[in-house]
Order: sequence, then C-alpha cells, then structure tokens
Amino acid sequence: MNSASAKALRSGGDPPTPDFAPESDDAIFDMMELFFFAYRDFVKDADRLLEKYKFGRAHHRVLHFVDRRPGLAIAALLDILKITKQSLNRVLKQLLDGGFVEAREGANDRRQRLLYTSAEGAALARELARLQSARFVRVLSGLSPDARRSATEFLLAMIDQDERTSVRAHLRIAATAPPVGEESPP
Amino acid sequence: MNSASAKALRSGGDPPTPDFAPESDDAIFDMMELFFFAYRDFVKDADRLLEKYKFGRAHHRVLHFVDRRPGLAIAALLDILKITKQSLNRVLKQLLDGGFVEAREGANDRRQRLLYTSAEGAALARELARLQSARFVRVLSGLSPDARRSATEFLLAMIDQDERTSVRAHLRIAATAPPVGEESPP
DNA sequence: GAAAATATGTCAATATAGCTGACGTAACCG
DNA sequence: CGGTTACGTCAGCTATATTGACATATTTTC
Repeated sequence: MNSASAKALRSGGDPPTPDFAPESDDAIFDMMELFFFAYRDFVKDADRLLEKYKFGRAHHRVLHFVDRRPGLAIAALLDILKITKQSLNRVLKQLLDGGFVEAREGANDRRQRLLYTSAEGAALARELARLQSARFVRVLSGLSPDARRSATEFLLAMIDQDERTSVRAHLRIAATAPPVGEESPP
Repeated sequence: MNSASAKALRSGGDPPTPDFAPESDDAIFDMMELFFFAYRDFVKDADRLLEKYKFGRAHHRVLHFVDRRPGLAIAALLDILKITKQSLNRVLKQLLDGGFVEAREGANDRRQRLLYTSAEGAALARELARLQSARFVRVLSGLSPDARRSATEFLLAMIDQDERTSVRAHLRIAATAPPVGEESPP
C-alpha cells in the first residue's frame, strides 16, 4: 500500500503514546495474509462431509443460511450470498430435490417461496457447523473474554458498513460492541 | 453444533467467574457467520481494479505472494495456495506473458523457476494491496492496540497448526503472541 | 380494473477456477 | 547409471459463477 496512507495516521515522528499508533503497513499486510490463510483453512473443515452428499460449498452456504433463518425468501438469500438467482437455482434445486430444504408459499405474499430446512437438512447443517465450529472452539477457548470480544468486534467491523446492521440483526448473541470502524462516525 | 461440546467447557450451572466461560454455541455460530461475511466483503475490494487487467482473484493471489516472497519457487507457491500445478499454470502463464511476473533459473537448483514480480507487477500488487488494506486501516484504527493484537492472534490461531509456523516465518512483524490455541500445547 | 412493479423460474451461452490423470523433460543426487 | 525431483503440458471434467432474455404469477398503484 501507499506508505503514506496508514502512517499518516500516526502521531508524528516520535509518538509519546505508542498506544495510539495505528497499525503499520507491515502489520496490515500481515493481517491480510493471515485472513487469507485463516479463511482457506476454515472453509476446508466441512468439505469431507459435503463430499459424501455430493454437495459443494455452495450447497453448504445455502443450507446454513436457510437453517439459521427459517422462512428465508429467495431474494433475501440472494442478498446474503451476493450471487445471481441463476447461480442459486442450481444448488437450491438439488437441495430441494434431495429433501434437505423445503419451500413454502408465503402467507402474506404468495409469490414468495419461503425456505426451511427439513429435519434431515437441519441435521446436516448442524453437523457441518459442528465440524467448522471445532476450530473456533479451539481458538476461542485459548483467548481471554476480552480477546474474544475483540476478535468478534474485528470481524464485525470488517463487514461493509451498509451490511453490518442487517448482519447484526441476525446474530444470536447481542452485538454489544460499540460501532467501531464505521465509515462515517457521528 | 452439538450443544454439549462447547457448553461442556463451562464451569457449570452458575459460573462464579464468567471470565472463564468459553464461548457458547451461539457465540461461535455468530462468529462463523461474521467470518463468512467479513471475508466475502474483504476479497471484493480489489475486484474492480483486477477487471481492468482482465485478471481474476487467482491472479491476485499469485501476484501477491510472489511480490511478498521474491524468489518463490513453483512448489512453494503451490503449497501456499493449496492448488494443483495445472491450476496454477494457467494464471501464472498469463502473468508471465503480461510481464507482471518473471521467472529466473534457480542458482543452486537449475530445475527451479524462481518467481519475481516485475516493476509493473509489483506496482499492481501494491495497488491491489492498498485497496484491500483500506478496510483494515479503517477497522484497526478503531481498535485499541490490545484489541489489534487479539485480532491478529485470533487469525493466526485459526490457521492449521502445521501451517502456522511457516506462515509466521513470513510475517513482516514479529509474531510476539504466545502460541494460543495450538492443538498440542507443550 | 388496467398497468406497473415485484418475486421467482428458466433457457442458453460463457467464464473462471479448480480437479484428475497421463506423459515429457531436464536436472539433481546417491 | 538409475531414481527422484521440479516443472510443464495436453486432455477432459466439474463446480460455481456470470449476463441476457423471456415467462408467470402475484401484488401494488394509479
């Protein structure tokens, strides 16, 4: 990165309060790589189980979000995944055909097809989650509560600002963290 | 996940020291989603610039790692990316043809093709990194130094244990964090 | 109530990024 | 010399995504 941009945030030549020093370019470059490696390893955890069902990661994502947001409409799912409906349709059809996901007509709006996991789908979703959560359990149990909060805060702040509110709304635990790193602070 | 596994780590019914309580299932599920959303948004940042060069994310990854590890051999790059040489070759060839990356014969082992970015390649790599690092700058500048350390520690701990050492070796800043969440602590 | 907008499905063509398997060449190493 | 290593390449396949066009049912709006 342009060496000026991050370092311009520093207090000056000799900061008397290093506690204020924002990350250096190097620290940021490091974190970008760590983020890449961490995600690479994270998504891998569920692959072996998915193979047994001839499913890919796309199926996993759909199954996960349908399981966590029962009654999710197609459009909402597309917005979460940021893919086109044509892309979604292939995997969703397989999940529907396989009986892992069910679609029910919307009560208010009969155009909508609201998605739910079947018992079988829910079981698979949770087994996949269990595999991936093992990594988190290991990591988080080694961190102090403060550090855990920091990690959560960090991840939340990494999300686009205009997505953050809707993401927060679906969190199971209260997102108590103050809005940190918002693009336009009040 | 299986409700027992994480919660079994809790002290009991009414923990007198909530500071010791590891994450609940819910908190872990939340973090998994946050991780997904954060990564989804993170990788997106560089896409617009890549389009101008008709490059994809695969090219970006290659360019990035070659830029950060000058003289990287093919086998080492494959090990970082965890893809096959056939997959690598297509994108690498485009980067070589476009003059973004150069390959030099290994000094010790003439079979090796050691990779370096050209001036043009380095410029692109750093411009891409600048785009992505903006997100990190924003996020990290809103976190305390302690919180930044926690976030870094968290990401590092998320990486497979057998990869962690080699990843650490390439970090620009010293990885001072104690080995937290290692699978087999000494 | 007709017109417009919305929610969804579908057909077709295409691109990207990965894979396996097989085979080839040059260089190193014991 | 023979085996192994580092790398390249050809061929074919799969998964996941894209754009664009069009269809259908339903809701909303004027």
